Order: sequence, then C-alpha cells, then structure tokens
Amino acid sequence: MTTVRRFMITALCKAEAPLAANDLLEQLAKDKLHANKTTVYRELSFLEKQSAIKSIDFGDGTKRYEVAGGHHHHHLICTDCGSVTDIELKNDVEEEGVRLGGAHGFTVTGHSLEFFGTCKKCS
Amino acid sequence: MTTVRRFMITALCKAEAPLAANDLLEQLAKDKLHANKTTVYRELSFLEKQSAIKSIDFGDGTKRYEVAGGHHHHHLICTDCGSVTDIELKNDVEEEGVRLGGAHGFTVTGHSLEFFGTCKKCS
DNA sequence: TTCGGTGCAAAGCATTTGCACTCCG
DNA sequence: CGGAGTGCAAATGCTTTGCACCGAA
Repeated sequence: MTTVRRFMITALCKAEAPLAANDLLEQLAKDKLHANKTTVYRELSFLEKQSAIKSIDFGDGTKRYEVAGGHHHHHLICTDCGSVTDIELKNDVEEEGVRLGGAHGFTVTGHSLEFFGTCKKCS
Repeated sequence: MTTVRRFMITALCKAEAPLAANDLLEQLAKDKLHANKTTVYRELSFLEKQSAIKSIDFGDGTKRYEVAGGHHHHHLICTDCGSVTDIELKNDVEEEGVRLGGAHGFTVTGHSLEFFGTCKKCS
C-alpha cells in the first residue's frame, strides 16, 4: 500500500460522485500529493483488476471510478450540469439479464445502467 | 438526403450490431463509397441530433450507433469476442428510473443498459 | 451567390507505452 | 540484487476543428 494508492482510495471513498482520472489528479494535488497522471492511470487499472474499484461510463468518453463493495446502485446523470445522484432500483436488473442471456447461451457477468436527464436545479 | 447519408443509414439498418465510425467507413468502402472519416463523424452527429440514430456506449471508449425507432432493447456484449446480441427486457427499466428520479426532482429522459459477459462460443 | 456537404490536415483529449530511475526488502 | 512504484516524454486511438472547395438551389 503506497502513498498514492492510499490517497486515491481515500479520495474515491470521500467522493460523492464517481471520479475521472483527472478529478483524482486534482484531488491529490489539493492534498499536496502531486502524482503523475501515468501513476494515477496505472493505479486505477490495478485497483480495478483487484476489484477494489469499478469503472462507470457516462458516455462522454471519460471513464469514472467509484469504490466497489457498497450496495449495487445506479446513477441519475444530469446532462446539463453533470451532477450525479445515486439511486437503488428495486427490480433486479442483473437477474433478468442473466435469465435472458442464459436463453442465448450467454453468461452475464455484469451490467451497466445509467439514467440521463435533468436535475432539480437545471430544470 | 445525400449519397453518404443514404449509404450510412442503409448500413446501420442492415447491421446486426451497433456500428462504430470506423465500421461505417469500412462498410461504405465495401460499397465503393470512399467517404472521409470527418464526413462520417459529422453525419453521425447530425443523424443523432435528428433522432434518426442513437449512440450506444460499450464502455470501450468508442461510440457505436444503431437506427432509432425500433423496439427499445438492450445488448448482451461478449467481453471476449465483442459480439453483440439484442435482448428485450420485460421490466420497464426506464419507468422505474422515472419514478425514482422524480423522488429527487430529477427528470429522466433516457437511460443506457448493457450487459457484459461471455457468449456461447467463447465460454 | 449562398449554403450544405465534402475532404484534408491538424488539433484535442483521454489513455497507454517505452524507458529510465529510485527505493526498499 | 530485484522487483514494485514512479515520472517523463512520446505514441496511440477516437473524435473534433479549421479551412478551402464544389455543386445544387
């Protein structure tokens, strides 16, 4: 457990929304830890491989990350201001995917589900 | 309606899986239409703005497109070979998003839902 | 002539890679 | 020593932009 790694995990834990590599870089800089972007990218892929974090795609060409292990949830993403709100669905989406996939001989190992729209402030 | 636009729409209609800009370029080339990639990108964003097509994100940093207007469906994406299978969920995911979003003052206008896993051939 | 569609080259941005250095067991 | 962690610069890949041209209304 190196300094950069510890700070990155801390930042990801404290974050209210998933963080991009750049967000992390800035966050670390605020904590007086001027890491290199290469290091951040490498740590991110390392941590993802360890399943310590998971990546989320908002469809804007930038990967974001949040700590794994919390309750499985999804996001309300404001297409105006980019704010993110966590929500928890009652329906087990993955369960239905597994079932439908099975009918095609497909083994579902994960899914991504994000909602887009306009948040309270922006509407 | 220009030649490139018509060919692009045709290609997207015939495609079994969502196409990336590059796929379209190659497809057009097969049809002896050597368009410029800039043109393809511009057409794609134009068509998306007109809601003739919609973009889908497989989380690999490349946007893919399919014709809009068909039944609303989702995808089984093989993380091994990249093959794509369409599936239709019984649960109305968007409906639940709209309801949950509403509780936060959030207006849901769309969602993305993709399943990842291993297809029949690759497993 | 005007404007949409087009092509080409260059820029932009997120991410990855090559290589060298350092630190520590 | 030897390997993990790091930094820097350059490369990569997808996408966008700037600018010029061309052809139809």
